[in-house]
Amino acid sequence: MSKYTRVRGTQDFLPERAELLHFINESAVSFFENYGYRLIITPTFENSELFKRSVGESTDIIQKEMYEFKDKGGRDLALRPEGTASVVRAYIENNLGELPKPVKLIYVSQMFRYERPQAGRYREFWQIGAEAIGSPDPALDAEVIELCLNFLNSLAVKDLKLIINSMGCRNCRPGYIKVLKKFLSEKEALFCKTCSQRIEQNPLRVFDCKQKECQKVLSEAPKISDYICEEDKEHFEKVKIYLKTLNVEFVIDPHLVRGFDYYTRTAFEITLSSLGSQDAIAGGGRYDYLIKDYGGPDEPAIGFAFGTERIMLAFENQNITVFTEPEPDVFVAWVEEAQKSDALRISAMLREKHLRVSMAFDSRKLKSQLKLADKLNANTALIVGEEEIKSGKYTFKDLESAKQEKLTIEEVVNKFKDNK
RNA sequence: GUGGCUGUAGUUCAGGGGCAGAACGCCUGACUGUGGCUCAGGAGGUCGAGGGUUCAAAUCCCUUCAGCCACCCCA
Repeated sequence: MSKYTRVRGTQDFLPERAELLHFINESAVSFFENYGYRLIITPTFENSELFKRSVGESTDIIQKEMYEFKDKGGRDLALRPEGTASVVRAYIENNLGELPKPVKLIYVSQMFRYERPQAGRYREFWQIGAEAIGSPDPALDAEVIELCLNFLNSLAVKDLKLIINSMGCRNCRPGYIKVLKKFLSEKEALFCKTCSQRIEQNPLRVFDCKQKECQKVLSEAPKISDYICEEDKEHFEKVKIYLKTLNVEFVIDPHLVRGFDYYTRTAFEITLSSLGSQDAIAGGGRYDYLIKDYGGPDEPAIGFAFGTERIMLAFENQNITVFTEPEPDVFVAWVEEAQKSDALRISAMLREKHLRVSMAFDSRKLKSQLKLADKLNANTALIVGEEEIKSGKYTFKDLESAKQEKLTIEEVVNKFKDNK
């Protein structure tokens, strides 16, 4: 083996998987177009500060996982760990607020996080994300959630579970956090180590703990739904009603807390238990203050992202295959080296007529060339020998029926006219 | 970042101190210019990498890298 190997947590997408990735990405763009989304492409790296502001200084993503570096001009840069910050930055910088609201954008790109790799978790990974900016309407929340779920359904991904919650806004969440903190502090002794650390730093995250003892205590914890303000409550109620209108099944999970600081109000997550411990296939929510925080207009927004490799994993687990290897229409074989240039020329002629053509290279006997044609699953073979060159009629062999006839190039092309 | 399992041919894997193996795949041949099936032959390995113990290491020990699993985190 060469000393050069993949960097940990990165992947080579070999043709089959590369085509699957491409297929999912392309499908998403056209599917989302039906909902009014347009593609946006932003840079792979940004100023580190951009992400620190949005994702939150205290989060693991910023503290431990971001790929940060200085460029030769001394700029502090970071490979993007998520997509929303860049889209919002681009929205403000290019005055996209001038467009009719909500402005709907989709992105399809790699993200980078320095995490311990696992199935469905890579250091460079793909996300398909969508952002709808400029409307607080709960109907938009419902449309976005339905889009997210419906896209996965369109790909025939099964056994999905949608969980939703409202995280409150800046007016009511602090009050809830206070109450929660008080409750947690009183029971601190009952929690595991990580949980008791979180009580001070980020009490909402205690809900993420999977330890049974912690969950037991948490079942008695104050629920955010009892503390969110009237406006948020009303908003969330409407989201639920609209989701029902759309026949979207959901589970309300009062413990669902998204990992980024910028989320407000509606939060949701789609999970697929067959994926193992990395079971979140999509996640998102509202971020009503982020645009203003970045110095843009005061516009609420909602968005989400898919983990594309996780969609691919679901495909593989369900044995969904999307592609068969492309079969050559014609395999051009030559008898002797002398006819190789004719074979090359004829291949080009056939391709000009939009046929899929492969030919034999290297010193191979006719026999081994046909063997190759068979392996490539070619439908037909065109044999180019001395005789054929002289007469202008080539041996055209149907590789399935093994029948062969002598045809001119034009006649060969006509053979494929019906199916093209 | 923590703990566990795994790493042998292109692939899937056997072998667990004494000659590096199987299946599939790949290449060649079975007389003239014809594939699939069959038969015969062949190529292909620093046993993930580095060090140590031993007369002798794929095998035991240490380190390291990578993959997977759980934690963590999240998509």
